[in-house]
Amino acid sequence: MKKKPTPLFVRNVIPWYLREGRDLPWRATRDPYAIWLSEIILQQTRVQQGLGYFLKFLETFPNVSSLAHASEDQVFRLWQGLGYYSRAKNLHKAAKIICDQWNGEFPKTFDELKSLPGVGDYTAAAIASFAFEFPKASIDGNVLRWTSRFLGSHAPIDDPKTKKTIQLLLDDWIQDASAHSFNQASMELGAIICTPKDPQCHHCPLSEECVAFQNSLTNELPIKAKKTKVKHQLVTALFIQDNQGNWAVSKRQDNEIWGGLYALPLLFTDDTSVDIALENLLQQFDLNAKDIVIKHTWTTSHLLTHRKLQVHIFSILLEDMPRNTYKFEKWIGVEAMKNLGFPKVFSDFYKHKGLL
DNA sequence: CAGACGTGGTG
DNA sequence: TCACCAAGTCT
Repeated sequence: MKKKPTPLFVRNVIPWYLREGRDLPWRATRDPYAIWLSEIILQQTRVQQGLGYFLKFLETFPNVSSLAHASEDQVFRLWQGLGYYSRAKNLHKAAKIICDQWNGEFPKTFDELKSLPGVGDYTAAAIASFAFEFPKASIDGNVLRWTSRFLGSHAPIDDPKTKKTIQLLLDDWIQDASAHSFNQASMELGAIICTPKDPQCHHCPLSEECVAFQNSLTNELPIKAKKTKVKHQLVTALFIQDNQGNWAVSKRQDNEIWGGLYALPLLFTDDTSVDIALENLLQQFDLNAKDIVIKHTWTTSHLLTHRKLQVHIFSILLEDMPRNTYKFEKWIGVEAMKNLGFPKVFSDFYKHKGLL
């Protein structure tokens, strides 16, 4: 009977991580709530950007119960500026589920964790391993990158089949280690050494067996099949104030961009002119272009991952008309605004107007 | 399952 | 300026 050799990753990378890994607040705890919170915040988000939000959330909501009892608006407000707002929605939803259906106690297995909204393969493995030493490899962008290079694999990392292959391999390797250390080390390697550009191969604890390094392929790998292309869109919005300075806003729906946040009444268009868009927008609210006064137009451009938005905001004065004539969802002023979440493009606008 | 979903940093 | 990317999930 031959004994299976310990993988190089376990022999070299985990000691490297324990020696040189960054001190991050969620690494010092085994509290599943804090770990879950950090993992949701860090989805598609850099540590630098997420860190402040993590501390803010933990201070405001120190445990799952306090989060579950908060209002949704409060959660969105705290999430404001972080992006991917469905995460905030699901965070709040999951907190309620944990309180109501799990008696406030976190589920401990991969499958149970994955049943929570906002918790997919990666996050379920992360929470299970970090909080409970459950032996499941967490596969994120970092892990796909270093494994692709280490194995010299040309399989596209944005293909779900590739992810499954890596999952099987690392689920095997993780058996020989602390699941917590294994997964932290795995992601840290991708974040610090095996970076997308200019990887630090001469400091890499895997270089002796890395196919990409041995064959000078680190610039070619990993391969991505999908190409990103930017779509140009026009955003036309109304800043409608009444004679007391309050303005109309509405809550964005879950299935659209900025879902859960508040925004000015607006219209997305692809190929229309600003004039036509404005006309259509006014019509939506039974406003006649002849009856209104446009005081000012604010224009900016806003870059998203797959979209470039040209934004036009028309400041409109309603003269002597009772505002409840109009079917806007909500009217707010400077004070009420402080408790609601707004997309970046509108907080930029509010700053410009001196309202923020 | 391809496409949608944000914001900020980098070369 | 701009493509690419960051501790992914949902539909």
